[in-house]
Amino acid sequence: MGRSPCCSKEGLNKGAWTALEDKILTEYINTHGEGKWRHLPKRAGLKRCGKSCRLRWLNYLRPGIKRGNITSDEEELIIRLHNLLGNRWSLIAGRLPGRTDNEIKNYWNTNIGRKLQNGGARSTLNTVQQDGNLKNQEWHHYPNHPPDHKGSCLFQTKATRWTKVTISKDITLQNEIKSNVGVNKIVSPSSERKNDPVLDFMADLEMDGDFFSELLKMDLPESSCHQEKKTVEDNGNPNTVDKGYLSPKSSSDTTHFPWGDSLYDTNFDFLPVTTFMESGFDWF
DNA sequence: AACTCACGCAACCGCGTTCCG
DNA sequence: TCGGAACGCGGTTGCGTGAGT
Repeated sequence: MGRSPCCSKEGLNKGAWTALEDKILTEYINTHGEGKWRHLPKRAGLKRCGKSCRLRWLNYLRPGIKRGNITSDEEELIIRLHNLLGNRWSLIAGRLPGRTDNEIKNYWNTNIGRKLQNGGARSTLNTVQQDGNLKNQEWHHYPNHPPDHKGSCLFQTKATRWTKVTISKDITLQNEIKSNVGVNKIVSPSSERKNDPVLDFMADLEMDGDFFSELLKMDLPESSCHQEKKTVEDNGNPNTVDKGYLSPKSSSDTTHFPWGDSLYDTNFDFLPVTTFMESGFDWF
């Protein structure tokens, strides 16, 4: 059975919003709150699709929206988050207060993406790395990087969600992952966090359960997947973990990750994220 | 002044996911 | 457990505008 359209398209306004429509929408949401987008246009007296109303509110009318140019700091953050998350614009936007996913997506497509294609981002990233320790990683996960670069890999532009994560047997053994290991352990503020710089680092990044869960669902370089993923059809096998909860910290001294060790260098000291931002350290 | 082209951004569209009865 | 409704996300489109000729 096909899905019915979200709203009748007959007699609905399309295109740019007028000031009057903005006013009506803003006043309605201020009075009744967000949600129920499907019914909002009719109740508010707007000749708009509910989705259109939602988009207009989230991307333009919502309080706290930061208009204007993306700063260089924000651009660097976007690059790093994109390196980590791929085209997960809503997640990236969530780390940039006042910025919307649409804005960041547009900015990426018109500015950063083009820079990267033309090699223009090199200067930005080099600037960042002047004081950093993680050399030779600037083009990791980016397309069109120098062909002789170590760590070359394809970059998947089409974002797909992972609802199931298959962990390699080797990794499972090394990390002693049990099926019931969850993120609560990771973000626990208790004594387990003490003296664990990894957990402090993640906490500073606000890597809560949702973030880490999203991280596990993120796009991984295809090469890494092929390299590490072992298909296990056996449902009872602990190598298959629904929703992908696993500890980032090995009980041993060496930690390996499906996406490669380069993204997670255990040899450098973890510092608060503010320190990274201030020093320009390349923390991915 | 008129035209063309490129660019940036707001909005649209389709589809996957989540919610709920 | 299932199916439909609602929501949310990411890719794409199209319009307005400014620069170049």
